[in-house]
Amino acid sequence: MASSAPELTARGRQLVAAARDLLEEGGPEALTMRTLAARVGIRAPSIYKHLRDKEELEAAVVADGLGEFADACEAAVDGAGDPLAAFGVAYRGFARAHPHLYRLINDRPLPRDRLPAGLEARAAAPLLAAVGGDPDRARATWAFAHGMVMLELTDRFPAGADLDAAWRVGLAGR
Amino acid sequence: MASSAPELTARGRQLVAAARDLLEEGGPEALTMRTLAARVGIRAPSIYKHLRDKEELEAAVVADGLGEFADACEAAVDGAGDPLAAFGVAYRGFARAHPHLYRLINDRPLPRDRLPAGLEARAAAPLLAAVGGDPDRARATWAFAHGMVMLELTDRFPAGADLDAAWRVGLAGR
DNA sequence: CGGCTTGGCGAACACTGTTCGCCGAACCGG
DNA sequence: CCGGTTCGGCGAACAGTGTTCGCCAAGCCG
Repeated sequence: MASSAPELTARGRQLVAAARDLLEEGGPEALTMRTLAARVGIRAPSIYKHLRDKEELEAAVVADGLGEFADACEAAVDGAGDPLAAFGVAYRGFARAHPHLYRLINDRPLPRDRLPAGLEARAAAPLLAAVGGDPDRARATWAFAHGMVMLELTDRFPAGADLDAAWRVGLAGR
Repeated sequence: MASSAPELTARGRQLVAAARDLLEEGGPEALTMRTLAARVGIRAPSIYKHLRDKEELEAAVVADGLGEFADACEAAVDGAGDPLAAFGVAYRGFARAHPHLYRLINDRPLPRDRLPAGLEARAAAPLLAAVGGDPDRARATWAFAHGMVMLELTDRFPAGADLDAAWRVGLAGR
């Protein structure tokens, strides 16, 4: 439960930033140790002087992304007339703006050992506040939002489906 | 939109069945062309005499799995006192019994071109019926169920979280 | 100045999906 | 019964993956 991110060299941070760019531009297949190395002007083996392995690289990207995600949710909920609706808009907006990053963060087990302490809780807080502090409601609402986003990103809804309506229905009275 | 599954040889069907076993036993990393071949007593290149490529193999597994999933949902909803609750139990039950299969089916774009015609609609029907025919309600409820299942499978809820309670809250009044 | 650390590098390894050419057996028409 | 075709195996090979190894040049520091 320690949760510690290893502090990185400047090159290390550069690699993490480039990895995120690669991921967002071309999806997970585009994030290759060789192409990442090329992006910063070195060769693949040199990456391992700065990061233990690809898992650690991805964990660093997750940590950055989750922090931004939490920021976006906090900003949306904060002082909003309808916090829950605002949360939904922010949640969906982040996922559509950063689909590959969203999946890296939310579609696999969290690398909790490699995340800054408290980050996960910070990311969960805005929704918990928006539903009035009830964990069951927060979980149900999170599941709905996550499900909507994942199904939209994987193109599972029919072509003309009115997803705004589904969001409205799903968030109604929560 | 044609949707046609290529009819397979006996060996082909054997390969698809073995692929499903491999997937369910060891997850996607375990489903390798070489290990699959070994499972049926041949070598990897021979697979390509029966299946075009790994994508087609996976599509065949998806088709089989989605059919079973649809069966399970139909059976649960059919004649149930509370169809929606029954749907939830069946949905979660299938996902927990076949986590890797569930993800192969529902956590990526459907290979619609390689699926039997009507299968996707058949899989969607039970939930649509359970919510009384409203597509928006059906989509919202599907998103909730999918989100709950994915977050549970990826271990995103806190250790002691009462997921039954979250399911109850999420399904209440839908 | 000498030695240690830092951060590059090429070569290599085990693994992945996939393609190629070969080849034996089975089948089937003349 | 013989000859040709098809079927379904096979080994070798290729490009790409993450990763490890040993080497080595530059910089820093006592």
